[in-house]
Amino acid sequence: MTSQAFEAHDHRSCIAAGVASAVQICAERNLQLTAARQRVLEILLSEHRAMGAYEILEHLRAEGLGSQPPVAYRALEFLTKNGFAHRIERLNAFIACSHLDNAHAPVFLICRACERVVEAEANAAQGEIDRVARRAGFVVERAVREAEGLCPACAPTA
Amino acid sequence: MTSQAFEAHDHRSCIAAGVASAVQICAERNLQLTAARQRVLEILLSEHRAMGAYEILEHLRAEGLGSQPPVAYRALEFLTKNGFAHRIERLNAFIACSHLDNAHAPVFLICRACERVVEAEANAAQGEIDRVARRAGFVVERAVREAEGLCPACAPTA
DNA sequence: GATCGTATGATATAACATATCAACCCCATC
DNA sequence: GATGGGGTTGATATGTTATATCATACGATC
Repeated sequence: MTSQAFEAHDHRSCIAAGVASAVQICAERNLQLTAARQRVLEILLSEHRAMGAYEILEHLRAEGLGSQPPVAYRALEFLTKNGFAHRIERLNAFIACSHLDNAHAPVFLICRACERVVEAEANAAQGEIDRVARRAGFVVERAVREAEGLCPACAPTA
Repeated sequence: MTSQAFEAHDHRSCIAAGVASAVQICAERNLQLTAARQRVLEILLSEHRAMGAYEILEHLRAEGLGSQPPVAYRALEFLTKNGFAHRIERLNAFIACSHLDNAHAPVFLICRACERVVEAEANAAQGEIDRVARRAGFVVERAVREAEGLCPACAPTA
């Protein structure tokens, strides 16, 4: 997946590849990818948009994997803590990671029309956040880089 | 105020200058800086940290300026829409603008220890968000640039 | 088989945000 | 001075997101 991932693609492979990578990484790192956790990852992978915790919870509930908010939040915490998913602060919602392979400083492009969210790779060291932080003597532990606007498909019609 | 504003300073002037600027700008643009709106701005200016809508509402309530959530959210909407305050997405909270003078692409540095939030100026065109968006053909309407970590005062002790 | 760590289950509540409708006020115009 | 429109406010209710807390289950290890 490239940074221009607003384009059409074989989406089944997104899900399959994402789950397969997660399974392998969890095995390597002795992380427990339990049924609920894996299912939440699949749910997130099933769409290139951010999903709220309660939307995810509805799926889990329908499948008998849990019905109370902490069920979803615990799975999401596991996934985000270990890099399998990201939280989109602007939307108070979550999305599967598109770049499981490499450590990264993701930038998210959020289309307000079609709701698609694309995760692109940035070079943190060249970004304005790090430049500003360095100048101020501030130690960055987590950086949020999100843009909201219109994707190439939606911009013309809007 | 510079981008190193974690430093000590005459804080009374922050409040006075901020309100005075807002009064002037509202006059110029025919914006109504009503009692509640001005008071919310003062409340935000009174601390260099982000405040939640309900925390602000408590102040308003104590002063007889309103007691229900919409009162706070309406004032905050006015202030953010017109650039007198900013929303910190990471915290679901709000902070007074430190750079009323110039149009800007703010970067926020959020100290998780002392809770101070500093607004620094970035050069949007040089940032990673805009670079990535340009490459993807994405039209940015709003960009979120927030770093969470430790300020120069808190980093040593943590 | 006792203990420990990790994960789940279950209930309640905190925190953040908006929809809706009625009332009010200013002020521009007739 | 009456009329009407725009913006603002008041009040109620509700929707949405997130966490605290306590209890339970289960496998690993000693």
